[in-house]
Amino acid sequence: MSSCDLCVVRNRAICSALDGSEIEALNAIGRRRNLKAGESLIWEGEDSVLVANVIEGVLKLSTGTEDGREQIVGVVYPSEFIGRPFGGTSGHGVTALTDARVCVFARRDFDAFAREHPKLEHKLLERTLGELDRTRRWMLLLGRKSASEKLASFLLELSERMTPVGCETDFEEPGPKRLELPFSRQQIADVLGLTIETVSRQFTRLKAEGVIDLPSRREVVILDPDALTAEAG
Amino acid sequence: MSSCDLCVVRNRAICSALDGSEIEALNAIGRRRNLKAGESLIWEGEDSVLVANVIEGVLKLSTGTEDGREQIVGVVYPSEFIGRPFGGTSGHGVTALTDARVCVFARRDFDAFAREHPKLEHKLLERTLGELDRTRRWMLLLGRKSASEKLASFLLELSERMTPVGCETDFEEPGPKRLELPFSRQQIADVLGLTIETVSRQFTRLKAEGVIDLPSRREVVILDPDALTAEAG
DNA sequence: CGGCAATTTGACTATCCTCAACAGGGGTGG
DNA sequence: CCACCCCTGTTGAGGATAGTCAAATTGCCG
Repeated sequence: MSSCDLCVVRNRAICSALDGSEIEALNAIGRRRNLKAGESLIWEGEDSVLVANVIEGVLKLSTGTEDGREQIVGVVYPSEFIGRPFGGTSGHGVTALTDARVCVFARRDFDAFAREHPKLEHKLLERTLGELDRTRRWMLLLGRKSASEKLASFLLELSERMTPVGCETDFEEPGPKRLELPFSRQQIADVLGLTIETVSRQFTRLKAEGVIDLPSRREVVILDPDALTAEAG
Repeated sequence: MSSCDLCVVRNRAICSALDGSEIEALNAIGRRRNLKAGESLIWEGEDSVLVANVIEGVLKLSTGTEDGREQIVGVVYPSEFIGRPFGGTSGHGVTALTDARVCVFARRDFDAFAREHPKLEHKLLERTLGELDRTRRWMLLLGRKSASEKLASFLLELSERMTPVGCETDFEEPGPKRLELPFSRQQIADVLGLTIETVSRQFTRLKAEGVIDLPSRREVVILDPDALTAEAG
């Protein structure tokens, strides 16, 4: 029996494009791997040798300048795909933000498999198009939004993406929403193109205004989603 | 005879994945269209109804906030692909920066055709992955670079992309390089996440330092590419 | 209870934005 | 053919937002 049968993301990952025997074949060329928080799977600028599906945990995609400035260019959640198929070098590093479990493939093996399975390539294309849309929307935030708009937008997007779609309740209950942050303040700054001090000040201000609560450094409670939406610009 | 046989981007566009009879079939569902500079092909937020290949000219992809701030999220050159296949709404508008000629398809027709031609989908996937890489690199610029680094990076990228690869000379001659800008100052500002005044001041400064020359508003001559690279961060 | 790292807060500064006036140059009409 | 006009771009002055540097605080872990 393939370990995929028990996989919690089996029906949401790109694997969902495949039937039983195909899954079996894909499983044969992949393997599970556990990552500790802070551990990297792929480094910026190296040849693309690995691709992977995220089973559990949150990872960041990041790139930086020579003098040490960093920008997080993407955040990857369970069931999402990591890596650069079809040649080239990886333009960004991939690092676990939390402990994580991934299903990795040698890129050459994955490429060959994908080319023989158009349904898989189609799924990957749909994902990639969606990711491109999301990334472009983020450019508006980076290029044109103020610090307060940036943090508000960040918290709203996080609250959407941390809740997998169709998870039990179809309708959103209006009460306060608790979020576990997979990011340090520095990492939030690196997502938003700000400094850690500015991020901290914006958190403090939102809390003072009663829009959010901060029970601990790694938790946020959204008390007033409408106010947050208004702040997001 | 299909009009594709005479198409100048026939061998560089995604069409290059197809053989003669397939091209014929694709041609049957598409049509040429001319755009004047400033004319829009797709509007932000509308249902995705069109996709297209660019034959000639330069187009921008842009999105904005409710209060009128704009961010250009992509620039499209000849042989490149436009639009959002496989459902959803278009997250950004598409507008011609110069007079342009495109080869348009109804999205539904294109989707159906693509699903029956895995080679085409594969080509589209490679393109989309490349575009995602480029877009993510641009996020570093938007989030972390200073105004002077932004403009220098912009001019360098422009000089690369305005010169199609393998165009006559394989090696780069070291002399000054002349660029025709398909952008107004405002559009450059919208690409870089700056104001028009800041862009103008940076141009003036680069000219004063002898790094570039500005024969007219729509022309730039790169006098010292190394200095520009150094400025780009 | 101490030690250490992450975060917050404070004071000051720099970069970039805003508002305003001016300049240039391409096209039109006299 | 020249003068004028309008749009785009440039320049200038002043201000605001976010960055920098430094110190205080928190809270986590042994």
